[in-house]
Amino acid sequence: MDNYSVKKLSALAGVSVRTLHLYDKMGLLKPSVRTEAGYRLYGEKELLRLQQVLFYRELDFPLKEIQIILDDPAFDLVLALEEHKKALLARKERINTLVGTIEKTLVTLKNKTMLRVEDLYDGIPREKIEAYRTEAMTKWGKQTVMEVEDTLRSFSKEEMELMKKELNELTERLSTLMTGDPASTEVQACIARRYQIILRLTGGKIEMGKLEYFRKLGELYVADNRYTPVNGLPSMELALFIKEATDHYVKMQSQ
Amino acid sequence: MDNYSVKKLSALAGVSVRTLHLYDKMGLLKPSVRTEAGYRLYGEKELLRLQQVLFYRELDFPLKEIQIILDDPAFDLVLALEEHKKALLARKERINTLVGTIEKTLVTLKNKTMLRVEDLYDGIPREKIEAYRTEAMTKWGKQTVMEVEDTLRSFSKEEMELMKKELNELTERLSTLMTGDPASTEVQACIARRYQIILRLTGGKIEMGKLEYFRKLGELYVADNRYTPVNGLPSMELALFIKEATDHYVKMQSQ
DNA sequence: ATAGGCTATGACGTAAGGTAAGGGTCAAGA
DNA sequence: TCTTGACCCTTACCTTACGTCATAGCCTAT
Repeated sequence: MDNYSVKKLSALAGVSVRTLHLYDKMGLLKPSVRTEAGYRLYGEKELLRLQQVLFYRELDFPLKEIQIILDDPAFDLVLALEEHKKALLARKERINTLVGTIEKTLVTLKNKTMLRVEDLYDGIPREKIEAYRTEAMTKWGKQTVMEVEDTLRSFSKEEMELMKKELNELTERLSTLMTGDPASTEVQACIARRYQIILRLTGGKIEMGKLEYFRKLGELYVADNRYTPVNGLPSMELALFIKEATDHYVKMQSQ
Repeated sequence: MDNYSVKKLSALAGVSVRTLHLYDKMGLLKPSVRTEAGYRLYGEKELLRLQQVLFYRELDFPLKEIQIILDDPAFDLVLALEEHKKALLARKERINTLVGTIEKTLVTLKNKTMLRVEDLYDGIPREKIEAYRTEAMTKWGKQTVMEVEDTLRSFSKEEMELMKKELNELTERLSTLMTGDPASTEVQACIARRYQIILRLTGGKIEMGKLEYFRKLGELYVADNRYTPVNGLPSMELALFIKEATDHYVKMQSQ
């Protein structure tokens, strides 16, 4: 009458042998007999009990509670099921919130990167920019370039235009001054100012040999509804700045 | 610049000190410095990183994965979020199924007791039965009475009739014999037999002060669609038995 | 100097098993 | 009768994300 070995029972019920061992040890499902060699043998009654255990397990009841349900005469099954249902619904609600958060975050992320990568080509021949980008990525690594891009994006359109303009003026003045004394205070001031701007544009850490990790809190907190992105979306020629920064860095290194 | 001790940071971020210890050991969030005494000190940068960690933790990402997200430049955040969303939706689907199963089970359970409560009044004035039931519930507790009802339901109609008949005969014979010696072996035999039957009807444990819990397998498997309840549905006067059992118990107690 | 508050490390426990390690048992074929 | 392969046993460590001690060092105010 006790027909099932662990293997057979496990195959029958679709659980692992280890699970049966565990259930045995914790008293949730004991074999009806043990052979003298210590083998576990289960009968039909145990199969039925296992079915019940699995039923409740499927419902995500913890094993301890299943044991109570099956063994405690005073257990109110209906109440337990209703409680459990409530808990499940709460979990579902939580998941809904999480999914909503993820979706919002995804929208923000996609809008940002999509828009940028397209937008940044604005006014510059496409292949030239791609060349700059590729060059910069080879030199600094993909991640670094993307971080610089993020930094750049954090500036408003106006700020960006201002800096770009000043940078151009400085470059022009430098090329004029270069005909004179390259160590003059005016030249030094120009270089320093130019360096300052580039540092700011690239996140301020480019001289360390690696870009400081720039986590834009905004993108995280969007989902939070407490913060909204405040920065405008400067549509500018990213590649130029990357190139500038790279060149500058190389120059500083070689000095 | 490194202002936060473990306590302060934990208070600030709303996590336990233990959590910070753990994050440190696993490399998820290292303090910026250690004092010579080994105390951890965190700066603003670490606070920011902790915020990020908590953001992803809120989304139910495992810590290992968070570490990858934050440290690996080549990590595709969008992809990860989309994967995670899919996983969450799957979990939600599963919960929906579970809730459905629970609801079906609850309906079945309730239908059963409903049906019974109606059926059991068969042949007896309604208000009388309700009085018995109420009395028994006060004395034994609602749960207990319901368990007795379950036990009664587990007998077949024929069995039930047989026991009822014998019970009536015994009662009659007792009232006849009571005119003689109340300690005679025949009286004792009658009482014993009567007791035996009542015990069986009430689940065999009424003398323990609590009724043995009677699990009907069928009710669980309804939701499973593989099993259907096999027991007949004895339409009998439950209240009488409850009353009998209660009286008997009280008598035994007072002796 | 001592009390009380903060800190450190280490270890154990949780749920539900997975994954060996190391070693018996059993039935069938050679 | 021996061996092989399939099956079985127990013990024990691993997993997640911490909570909860235990023991001990550090720091500061009175």
